[in-house]
Amino acid sequence: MGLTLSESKEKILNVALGLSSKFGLVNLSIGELAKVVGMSKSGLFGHFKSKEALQKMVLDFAAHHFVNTVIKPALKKERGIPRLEAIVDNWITWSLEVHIGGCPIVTAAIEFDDRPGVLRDHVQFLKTEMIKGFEKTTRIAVIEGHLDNDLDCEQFVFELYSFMIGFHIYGRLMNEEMAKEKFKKSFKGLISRHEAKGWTT
Amino acid sequence: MGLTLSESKEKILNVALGLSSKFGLVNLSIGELAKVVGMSKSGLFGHFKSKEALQKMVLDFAAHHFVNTVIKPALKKERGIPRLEAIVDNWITWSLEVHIGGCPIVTAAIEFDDRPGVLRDHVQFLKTEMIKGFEKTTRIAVIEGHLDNDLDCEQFVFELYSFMIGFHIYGRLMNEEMAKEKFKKSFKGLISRHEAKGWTT
DNA sequence: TTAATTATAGCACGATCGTTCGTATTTGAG
DNA sequence: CTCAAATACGAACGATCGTGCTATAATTAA
Repeated sequence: MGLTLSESKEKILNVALGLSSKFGLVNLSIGELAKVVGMSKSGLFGHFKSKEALQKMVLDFAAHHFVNTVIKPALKKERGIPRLEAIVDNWITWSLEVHIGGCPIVTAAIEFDDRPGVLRDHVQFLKTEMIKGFEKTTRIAVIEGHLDNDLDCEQFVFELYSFMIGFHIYGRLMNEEMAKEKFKKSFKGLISRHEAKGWTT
Repeated sequence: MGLTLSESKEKILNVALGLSSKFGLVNLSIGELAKVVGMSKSGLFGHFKSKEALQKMVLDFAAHHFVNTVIKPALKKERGIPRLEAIVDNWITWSLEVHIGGCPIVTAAIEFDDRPGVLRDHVQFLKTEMIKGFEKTTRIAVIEGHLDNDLDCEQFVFELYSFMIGFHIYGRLMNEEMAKEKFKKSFKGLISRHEAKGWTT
């Protein structure tokens, strides 16, 4: 949890997340945001002391939403490959349906590549946390005996994460169902390539 | 060679490509660009009839540069896997050294994901051309007997392209050498997984 | 109930945005 | 040489940007 917001702030951040998923966090305009939310520019601005603070809160809001929608439900699944698969499924769904602009953290990651500052640091922190989470889930799958004992978990996650972003990019390029199929095929291959002998889904 | 530019225009586009690689094509500001180039805002503007036209030319300039730096030199290599490897090598080098902001087309692709208009269409066109090029090179590797005869070339390129973008993202997250190692390991795995029996590099 | 804090609004600021206009300067073709 | 086209400039446009200041409601605390 760790995130309690006033009603207004929540509404604002919801809209802001949608806008910045589509048009980028850098180009998130307070005036435009206020117009969409339906309140005055200065009234909205009062909730955050600066634009940077707003952007930072949008990032945290996105991360919070990500954890709640993608990670938490998956934790109810059994440890190991089932949980990993649940995370991937939820991530795809989240990317496709919840935020039409695709994973906002991926977008922000590329936006802030070369913009030193608080926001880049924060994006990198969130991204690192995300990857560390994936690595942990992968290690659990190894411990459970689902994946090969000598698996290079970091490398595994690199490939998994790459396929996810590949899906993200391909989805805009072509039919999204085709991109989804491509991703699923690659993901399946990745799993089966490292599946421990004697364990099958 | 399909792209003849006046001296000024070339200088402008060079700077514009650098700036937009770092800060995004959307946020490319004509005033700022003029300041860096060292000419007046209106003088620079006169070369392009609109900002959109400028952005479009920057994209074409990037694509042109990509072909010249990444693709063309690789075409001198032997058909098949060597050529594929050369493309990948050049792409990495290009991403790392030439444009510090990473492949500008990847950046633009994510920027314009959900911004309908001429520019998104153009980015998608360039991206599609790029992927079709990779697929062609891959098919040649099959024909040459380097890769499995029943290889799903589209899937192969999806994974290759994903690893490239993964490298792009990981590179900002951690030591770039580590990201490069991760990419190379994945790429090597991808190749060896589909290498035709009886052929080795 | 009163006092204090918070939420929102209106207005204005300096800065920058993309763009236009009018005007010099340079260049190239006849 | 002449004249038109191309190139570059400064100034200014309306719009929007992020951000303050001030005032008025609404909510909460004492």
